[in-house]
Amino acid sequence: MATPPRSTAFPAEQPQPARRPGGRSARIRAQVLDAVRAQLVEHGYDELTVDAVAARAGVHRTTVYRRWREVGGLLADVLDAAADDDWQPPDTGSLAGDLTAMNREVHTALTTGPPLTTALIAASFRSAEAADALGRFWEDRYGRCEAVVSRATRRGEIPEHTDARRLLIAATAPLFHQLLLLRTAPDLPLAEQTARDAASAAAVGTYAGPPTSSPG
Amino acid sequence: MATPPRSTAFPAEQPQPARRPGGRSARIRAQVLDAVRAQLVEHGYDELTVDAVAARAGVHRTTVYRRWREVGGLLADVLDAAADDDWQPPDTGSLAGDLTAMNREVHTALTTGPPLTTALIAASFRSAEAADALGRFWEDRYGRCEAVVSRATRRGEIPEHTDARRLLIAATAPLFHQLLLLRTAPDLPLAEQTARDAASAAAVGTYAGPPTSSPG
DNA sequence: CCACTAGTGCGACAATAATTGCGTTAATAT
DNA sequence: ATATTAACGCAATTATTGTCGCACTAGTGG
Repeated sequence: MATPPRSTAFPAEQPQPARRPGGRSARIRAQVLDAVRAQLVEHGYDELTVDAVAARAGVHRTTVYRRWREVGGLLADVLDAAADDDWQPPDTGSLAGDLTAMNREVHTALTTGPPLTTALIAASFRSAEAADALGRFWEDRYGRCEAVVSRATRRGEIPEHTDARRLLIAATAPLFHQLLLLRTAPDLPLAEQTARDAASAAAVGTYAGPPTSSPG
Repeated sequence: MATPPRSTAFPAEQPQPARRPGGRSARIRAQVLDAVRAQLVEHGYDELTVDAVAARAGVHRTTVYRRWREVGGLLADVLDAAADDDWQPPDTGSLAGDLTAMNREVHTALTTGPPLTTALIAASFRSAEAADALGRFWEDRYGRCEAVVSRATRRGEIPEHTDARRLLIAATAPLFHQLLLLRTAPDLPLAEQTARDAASAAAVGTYAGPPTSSPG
């Protein structure tokens, strides 16, 4: 499982027809993905059609259809490309500070500027390919964020065997929930509050230890 | 603000041309909404096209386009129709029990049977009308669930001025997050765990009192 | 019962989205 | 260099989606 294939844009190779990822293919892929991002930024998800992307990339429609099949495939590829950046979770010196900073980032990403994240999520509901890519993306991000929890453990802010993933999700999920599902007005203080709630709950051992058995 | 108009299917009336919600219109609306639900159950959101719904309802395409405009409008109407049921939150005798039961319901709705809820959420990303309807729906549901918190307060399980909405969201959001955004495998124990985590956090006063000021 | 008209059915039409066949370009191997 | 062929560009074609005008049906009020 070392270095999985970067992109799912190329369908599973059965007869293995000797790929050719040399100059042109890679160049066109970059052009198209750039066009997707630009189109998303300027016109939103609704106007993210194959035609518009192709025109913007200076590439023929047919090429896009053949390589990515549909809009969902395009976004999936964008997501996979975004997975190999150098993002690192904040390191403020305290658990509450780190989680708060994280939620501020999320809040910004979801409310200001181009709705890129929102568009990717929207696409994930319509394209299995995009959904898988989004799953991989989250997995990657939450994986990196576990460093926040281990640092807090080292500092003695929270119990030894705190479940990192459980804590991280408790801290961030309410924010996503409010902004994406409940569609309440963006509220930065609330985002910070959520983070602090999770931090203080973790401090008293809420997310520590193995799952206890169900009561009823 | 007593008894808002049941449906948003009819656009805001300016010249007020004397509505006629008598026999036929109501009958057709019922046929179409039934068709939407049935189509959703059998073929999912992808195949929920205006054409398919119209054909299934035994109604002409034009009629659907004229009354609901787009698929989002159809789903918005379905949502509004669902808002006036008699659903009540569970009452098991304990906060943890109630929240756990709630999450079990959510888990069932999101993983088994027709992806109706998922489809509605998917639609909310593409149609402002559906998004608004979904917002109203959640507001209604979380409003009803506040009874769970007030009962727990009366029983002395949690502090007096616990923020009901904050607690409820902390209990349910992680489940939605995992199933809809992270796309992890359905996991009922995890759903129950989440509820217990929120309950125990609330018991030690995590969600009590006014929001504390931000640290950094 | 009759007059009025909101709402529906129908078919033709326009716009957009997606597919296909074929010639051309350019990445690879020799 | 040269041969091979993956990947692309292009134009024509088909499928899908949404709109419009007109005739007709059936609630509604008198």
